[in-house]
Amino acid sequence: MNKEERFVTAITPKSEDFSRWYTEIIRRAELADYAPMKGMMVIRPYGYAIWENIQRLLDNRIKETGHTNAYFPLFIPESLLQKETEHLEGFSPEVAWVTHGGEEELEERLAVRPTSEAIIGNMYSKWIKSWRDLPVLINQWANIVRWEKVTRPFLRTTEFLWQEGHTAHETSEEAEKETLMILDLYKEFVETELAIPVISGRKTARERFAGALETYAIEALMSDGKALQMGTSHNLGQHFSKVFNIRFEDRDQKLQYVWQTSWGVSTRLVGSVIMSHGDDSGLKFPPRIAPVQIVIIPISLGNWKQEVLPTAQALEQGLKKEGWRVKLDAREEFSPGWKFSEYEMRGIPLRIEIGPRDIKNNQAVVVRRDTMAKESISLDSLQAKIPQILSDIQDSMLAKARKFQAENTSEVDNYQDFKSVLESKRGFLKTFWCGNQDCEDKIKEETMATIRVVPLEQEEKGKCVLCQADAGQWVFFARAY
RNA sequence: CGGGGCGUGGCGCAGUCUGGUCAGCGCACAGCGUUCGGGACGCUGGGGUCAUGGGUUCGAAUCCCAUCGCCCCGACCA
Repeated sequence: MNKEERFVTAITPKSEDFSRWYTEIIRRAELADYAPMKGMMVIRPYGYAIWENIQRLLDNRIKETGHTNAYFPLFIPESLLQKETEHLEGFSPEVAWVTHGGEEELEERLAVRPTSEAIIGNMYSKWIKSWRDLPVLINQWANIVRWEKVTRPFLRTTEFLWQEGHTAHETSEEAEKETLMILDLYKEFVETELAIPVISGRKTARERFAGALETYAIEALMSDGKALQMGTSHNLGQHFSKVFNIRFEDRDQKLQYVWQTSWGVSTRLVGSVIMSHGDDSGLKFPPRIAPVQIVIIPISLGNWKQEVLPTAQALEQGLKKEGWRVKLDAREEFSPGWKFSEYEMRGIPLRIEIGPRDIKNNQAVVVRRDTMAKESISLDSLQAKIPQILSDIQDSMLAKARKFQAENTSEVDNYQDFKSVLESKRGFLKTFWCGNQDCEDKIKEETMATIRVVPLEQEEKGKCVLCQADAGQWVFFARAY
């Protein structure tokens, strides 16, 4: 963006210092603020509104596919967590423990949930007795605590919000089908609502969820060329049902262990929206999740309170009636120019300016945040045109992000090219991998790149990018957050 | 947990090397007035025990020791 075009000067340009831009914009736009405890943040109203929109839109999808919401306890007794050793080992470095109730030391320590498989498994063993009880399809919206060493607002905080689905099924096939159905649901959700294209596939053994049979994930490319895991869906097999003794009598009157899945997305998604779409001027929200979709700014010139304001207010009411999230900013203490910059920084998709000149011409000036394009539209047809404009913004944001992903996905067939791409533009590296963890480990050690996913569609085989062994499968590597 | 950087009104910083009108600037905030089609301006005003705790000194934001916290880059993770 040219200097002349850049009206927002309150933040470090994204193109200059990505990390700094990210943390500055979060605070300037009042999405979140640092709490007085290490690694913890306060999600402020403007940031929480995005999470609420994500919740609402995803919750609808979760319910449409037959799931219901419930709520399980925040604390998990140590003995429960210990039942699945692989699971415990996966999480133990980051579990926060409650050791005292008031002044008294507890008989048994309580973990603040780092995830809820254990407590839910415990309950499912009580609830599930017969094949007629299955499937159990429960989701919960909850907070989670993981004592991470390095934190960043939204991307990795000590406490975060998420949804976690936990299902139990009669057969292995049914559990696998659920796992993949959710993976697709996540992909569709993120692309449709957040306008962020993702790649999806299976995780390798080293990246797998502790205690899972298979982990599937969706991954997106952020505009600094690093990958971000956006959501995971785990096929837990019978690991947890055997440990927590979740058995049912099947249709042939035999006792069987249930087949389980779990899956989740978190407030990290808010971070992904900031990073994927933002630019030097600040945030850029896709209309479908924007806390405010349209801001109306009356131009305070001359006798504007009589001549301009009533029209602006009527427009606000009309748009609200249509269900749009609209804000009219008629404050006198800020100039129109200040407001333009402010709402650009805050990422509001559409701005409508109305001044005396517009009233004279029976029009309004409409400015898109995504392209900054200005257009004068007749007041008579404005309201009717809004749905098309906003849907166009949503579409073109996704298209732009897709183009970026395509331009930053490199197909390589040898380790030299692999390394040189990582040194220059990063992004996704599509290549073949032999399936041997030694190769995966060595590549990570030398390049910091990990296998983000193994795509589910595998039409051809090729030589491993590192050891050149035959019959490798397609994988996507990237440096990740 | 390693390597680096930094803690001075709400935010961004200067001052620290060389101890002594250094408690200062910009933005933000409050009041009044003029402004307002791309972050307006003038005047007036409020706000900081210089991260914390020790020490050195006649005297410490400044020097020494310790502690805490934050940021960035790595190792680990949603």
